Amino acid sequence: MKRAPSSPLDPAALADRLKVLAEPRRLRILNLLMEGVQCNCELGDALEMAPNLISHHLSVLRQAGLVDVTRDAVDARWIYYAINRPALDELNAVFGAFFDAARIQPRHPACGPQGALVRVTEIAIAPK
Amino acid sequence: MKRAPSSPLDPAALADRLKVLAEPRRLRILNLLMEGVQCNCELGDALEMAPNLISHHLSVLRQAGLVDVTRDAVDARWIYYAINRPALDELNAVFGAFFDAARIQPRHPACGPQGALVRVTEIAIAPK
DNA sequence: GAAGTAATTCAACGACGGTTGAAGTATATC
DNA sequence: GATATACTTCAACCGTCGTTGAATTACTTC
Repeated sequence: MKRAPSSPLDPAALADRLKVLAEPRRLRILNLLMEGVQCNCELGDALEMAPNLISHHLSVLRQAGLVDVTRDAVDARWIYYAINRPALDELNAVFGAFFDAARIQPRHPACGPQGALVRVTEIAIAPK
Repeated sequence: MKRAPSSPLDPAALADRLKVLAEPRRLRILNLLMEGVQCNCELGDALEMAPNLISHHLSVLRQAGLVDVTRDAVDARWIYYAINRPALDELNAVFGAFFDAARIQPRHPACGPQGALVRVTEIAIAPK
């Protein structure tokens, strides 16, 4: 049942993470949470969304580990949401590692006329 | 026809950008392009995808400005693809700006029992 | 325990988008 | 000009996922 240890550059794993973020309403929720807003009702007011919709998107964000949930100590009917900062840090790290411009290698086409030229050149330069 | 100038923190605009990236095969293509692979045929071999599928995903990446296209000077049937480095840099900048952990504000619930407490506290501290 | 409130879960709908095979375009070669 | 090659475009299918309204859970108050 163990999955292969996914490298930080694993496209499938990164795509799954980005799917969670590629949604306008979820980004708006994250945006408000980062600004300190917390309860479902206030999110609903600010975003003009039905509470069940907010619940749905919050559960997606929660399953992705990006949002933490806390019940009110006085009245447990109220639930507060907050950004999971370590998850956010890791997200930035993974994203930055994948799309790091320093990873871009110079062109070396392996097929087509230029590929043939390159191969000839490489052989000429490094005949060994 | 001009769209409102979208701030770098505009959720809708960012979601559109992320939708392009939230796709495993497109990430694999980007990955290979960053490693210097260029022609459609080699992408097809490496990813075991039909050429028309690669074409499709490349067009999405091209429309997003992430990939540049060049025809071979000798034999124009061959087309080479390359990462658009400035676009990649801007992508990192926008992503980093939105998900910047420094943007996280301390909690200040505006409703619920804690919200009431906070409001009372704020009034007590700053009665003006 | 009954009623009320905050939030979640469920089931069904509908649209967006990735996939597929076939047709089409552009360019080169014979 | 006919054939071949590299790639793109088209049309159709189908699964996924966001949305919606209703039902349900969890908790508090009367």
